[in-house]
Amino acid sequence: MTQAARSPGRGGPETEAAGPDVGPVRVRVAPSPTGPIHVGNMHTAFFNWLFARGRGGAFILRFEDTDLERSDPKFERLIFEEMRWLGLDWDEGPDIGGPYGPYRQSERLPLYEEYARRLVESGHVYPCYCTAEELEAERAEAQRAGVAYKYSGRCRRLGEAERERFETEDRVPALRFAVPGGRVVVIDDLIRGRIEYPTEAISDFIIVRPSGMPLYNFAVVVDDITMRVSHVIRGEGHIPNTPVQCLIYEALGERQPRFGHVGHILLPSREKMAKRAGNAYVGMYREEGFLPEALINFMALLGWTPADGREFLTLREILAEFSLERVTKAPSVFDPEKLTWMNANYIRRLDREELARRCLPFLKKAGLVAESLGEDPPDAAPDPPAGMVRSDFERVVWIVSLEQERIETLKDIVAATEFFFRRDIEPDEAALKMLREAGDILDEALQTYRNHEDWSPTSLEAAGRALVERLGLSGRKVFQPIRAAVTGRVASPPLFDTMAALGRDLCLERMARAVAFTASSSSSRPPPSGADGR
RNA sequence: GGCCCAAUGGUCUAGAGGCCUAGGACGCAGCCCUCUCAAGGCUGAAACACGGGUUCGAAUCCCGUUUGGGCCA
Repeated sequence: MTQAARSPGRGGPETEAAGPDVGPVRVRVAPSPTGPIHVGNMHTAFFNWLFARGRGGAFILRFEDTDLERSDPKFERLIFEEMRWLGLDWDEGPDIGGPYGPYRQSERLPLYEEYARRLVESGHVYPCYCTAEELEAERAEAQRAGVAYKYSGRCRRLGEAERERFETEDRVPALRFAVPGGRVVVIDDLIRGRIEYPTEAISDFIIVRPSGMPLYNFAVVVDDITMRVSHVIRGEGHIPNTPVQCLIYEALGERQPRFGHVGHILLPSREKMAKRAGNAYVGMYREEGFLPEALINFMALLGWTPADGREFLTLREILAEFSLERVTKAPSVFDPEKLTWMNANYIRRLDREELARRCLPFLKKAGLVAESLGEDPPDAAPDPPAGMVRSDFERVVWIVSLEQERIETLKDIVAATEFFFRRDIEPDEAALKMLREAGDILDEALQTYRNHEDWSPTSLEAAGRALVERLGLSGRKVFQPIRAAVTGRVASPPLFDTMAALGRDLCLERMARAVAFTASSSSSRPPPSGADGR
């Protein structure tokens, strides 16, 4: 319980009294299941999770699904999936329930009614019969006068007679909160320190629509009260909502949680990560072959750094060192390039079998290996897809490990290793050019390896070096054409490792084809052009 | 338009008055290594938004401006 030992009151010696009597730590995250979850929302979910787990508190997942049009159970499932993928678990939620459920706003309507009634009874709220047109007129008036719009408060001063008249006219009122004048609402933000809002600047706001639908600021407060939320950690976009919410807590006579506002995560374009904006969906990164541990590590570093400045941290380490005190206030731009770099690092740290296991789904999806590979008898070599070479798990491990330091995402493995799996390859432009210019060398190489039996990398290299010696050429001059013949490209893992993994048959077959190709194309060889002379 | 939040290289950041001729990382450029591509190593370009204060001393504190962003309308 050393909590709040260090007050964030950067503005001055604000005694903020003993401050927080907020009970056991309970935090929540409340996404709307109206679309796939993006990195920005996941980031605040993550910080909440860290805060809860670091203090032995509870982490609650709740859905704000009052937008019936756009909410969809399939997005709920997606949110569960995405969070689990990253290793974030929750103690209470729509799927597992909990003592303060239900955990969907759409199922909590009676609660909002109850709390609204309390507010009506205590006189903190009044019925407002103004029509949209009337309000619009007020607004236009304010516009004309060049002053900030604030509700006139007309219905606040309604006499009994007038009220009755509206009722008999069948006007259905909204519920409006009577904001007290002449006060200053003080927020002692865990991250930003003291923030003040004079109530003069706050218009009487609606808490329940004529339709009976509670408005956001009211519903969250009711949810947070009834779920015993102790700390509200959310994006800075909610700062202006906070004073309004504070007034509701006050009116209800309920204890307020402590607030902490984290800076936004911005897209590289510096825009806010709005729903369905940009391409920063968590699911997208999963599909593109990013490792959850890399994404988590990267997200942790947006707006936070450990005291020692380390960049690579496991979830456990982040958890051990996380504190809101080290969270930055400024918004931060999500840089996919740095994420990619970090991902590549994590890939390199994987042991080769684990790497293979993680690559398998991508290889299967690309049709390079059998769907059943690695399952049932894990050492089986099932029939390969059409046009592919037979592989067992061991071979995949071997191949994948050759590309380990050359790929940045798991998905990259497909393009990187294709030539190992396909029976026939089509050399790319650069390889073709290489082949055309090295007919003689290829012929020599084919002779050499045709008589070679030991297909181990060292033995292959010995033979290759001997060939270089004999031809009196540089290694590069000899090895590049062989590479082009055998892989169909001019860049690959070390040649002899590649040849070994490919196997004798494939190598000889491809070299022979290359020799045939150079023989046939030597006559129709295009003149060396300056354009591609690079 | 009103209110609010923020401000260190292109990006993530360290920095809580002297340790700063501002440190690290991504990205970028060059060099080394090398059969190619990577990885790795080394080197380099690149920042305290501006103006006023406070102080013996300010990236650090205060005020204003500017610029981003948010909420409301």
